[in-house]
Amino acid sequence: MKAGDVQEARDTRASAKQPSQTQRATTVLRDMIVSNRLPAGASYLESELADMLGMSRTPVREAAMVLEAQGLVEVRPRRGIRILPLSAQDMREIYQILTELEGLAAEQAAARKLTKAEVKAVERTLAEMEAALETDDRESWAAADKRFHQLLLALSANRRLEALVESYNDQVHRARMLTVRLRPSPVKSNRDHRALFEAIKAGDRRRARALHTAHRKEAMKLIIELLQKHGFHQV
Amino acid sequence: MKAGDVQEARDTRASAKQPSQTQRATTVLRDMIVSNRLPAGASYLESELADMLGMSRTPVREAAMVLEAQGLVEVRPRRGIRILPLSAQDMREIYQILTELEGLAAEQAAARKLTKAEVKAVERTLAEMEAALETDDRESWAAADKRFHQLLLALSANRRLEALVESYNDQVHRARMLTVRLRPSPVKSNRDHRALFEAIKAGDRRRARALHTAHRKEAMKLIIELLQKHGFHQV
DNA sequence: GGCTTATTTGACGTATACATTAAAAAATGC
DNA sequence: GCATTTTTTAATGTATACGTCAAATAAGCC
Repeated sequence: MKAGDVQEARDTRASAKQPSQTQRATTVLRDMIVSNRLPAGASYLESELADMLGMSRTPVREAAMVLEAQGLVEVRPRRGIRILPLSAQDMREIYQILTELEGLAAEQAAARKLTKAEVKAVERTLAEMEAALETDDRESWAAADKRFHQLLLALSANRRLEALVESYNDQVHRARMLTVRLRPSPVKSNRDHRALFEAIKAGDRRRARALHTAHRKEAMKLIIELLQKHGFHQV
Repeated sequence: MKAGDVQEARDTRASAKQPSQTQRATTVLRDMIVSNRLPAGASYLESELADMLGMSRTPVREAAMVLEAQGLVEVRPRRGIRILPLSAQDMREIYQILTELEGLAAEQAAARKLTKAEVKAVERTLAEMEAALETDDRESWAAADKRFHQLLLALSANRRLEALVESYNDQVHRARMLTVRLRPSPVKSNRDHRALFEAIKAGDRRRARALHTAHRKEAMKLIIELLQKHGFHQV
């Protein structure tokens, strides 16, 4: 994701007009949190954030309520708004949920008849991942990987599921970015993706779910190991 | 849940001191929504709700942000805060997610060694459900059923999972209450619960998950059928 | 010096003021 | 009458004022 995408990032949905200060605060702060520009564990007074964003405290407070509901921050009266760090246990909790929900999404995707356009979009992303692997461009690979999983979710035809997974992904985004460079070459990941997509195209719900679940469980194991090995007890 | 429980309902967690107006607005409004005292589909101006709760617009707006994030309302500038109605499709989406998450919870519960106190608490709830069935007291049965599923969730040792399921349960609470009286005697439900708990105690993760998933899928099917049969296209 | 109590500070919670602007109502033209 | 434009209304978004109260500091005591 490039820098300029910040404001427009999630404005695909409603309110494409003039975003309110509250919306701006919500998206900008969220983006700063998941990209680690507001480091985990740090606290900020409402007035600090307000100054930082060039607005009054009111919209910052409203944004804080939303981000707290999403599990990204904790509002502690008189001690500031705290960017929640993630412990290994937090990671496990979140990944358990993500594994589950994405497994469901894969199954639902397999239950549908995909359109040509959908198939093509996914194939393109798979190709991008393979290209990135060739040149060992981890950032591009991670971006394409993210896109692949997003496309898959969209195929589930369950809007709430999409939104929920996106929200939980935000929470572990920091940790994922940290380990992108640390992990071994994701050759197997690419094979997994191909196999998964084949199962979906074939309409094999059971297999699609199983493959996705196994894929995510491995990813979780790897990421937690990497974080511990490199001494990140909190992220 | 009795009337007086409103304010204390969720204050098991932090802030047990003086709840702020924002917290009060959030819990009271949530409670009024899930109990249908603010009917689905209706819209209220910020000032109406503020008057209703005896406070200014500020805390009402903050509560609205939280409830919107939870999927209970939609904030439409100049058209008021709208209590979101649920279509059959919405119900399906939510139940799919719930089925999935509770299945995971059951599996996780089975993966643990339960304490004597935990076992006892669940057994008591099962007994309550059976007693309620004897006297055909649907409200008590529903309350005990809810408690049973809450206890189960607590056994999952995943706080986020607990909170998430609670949040999605809120969304379908209205519909569930509507069908409590319409559905046939829940004899099978009670048998299901017993079997599920046996699987958990036995540590049979696979079976615990399968039983719970099957149980919820049937419940979803039944509730959607009942709603359609009785002409509730929206709840 | 270490510990308790008084004082001060300033962050927050809430109400309120006010400009903006969408929606509703009224006026105009055909 | 009906459609279009103008005017009016009022709900919202945001800033700000201000009282309250927790935390930090200073003062007092042994």
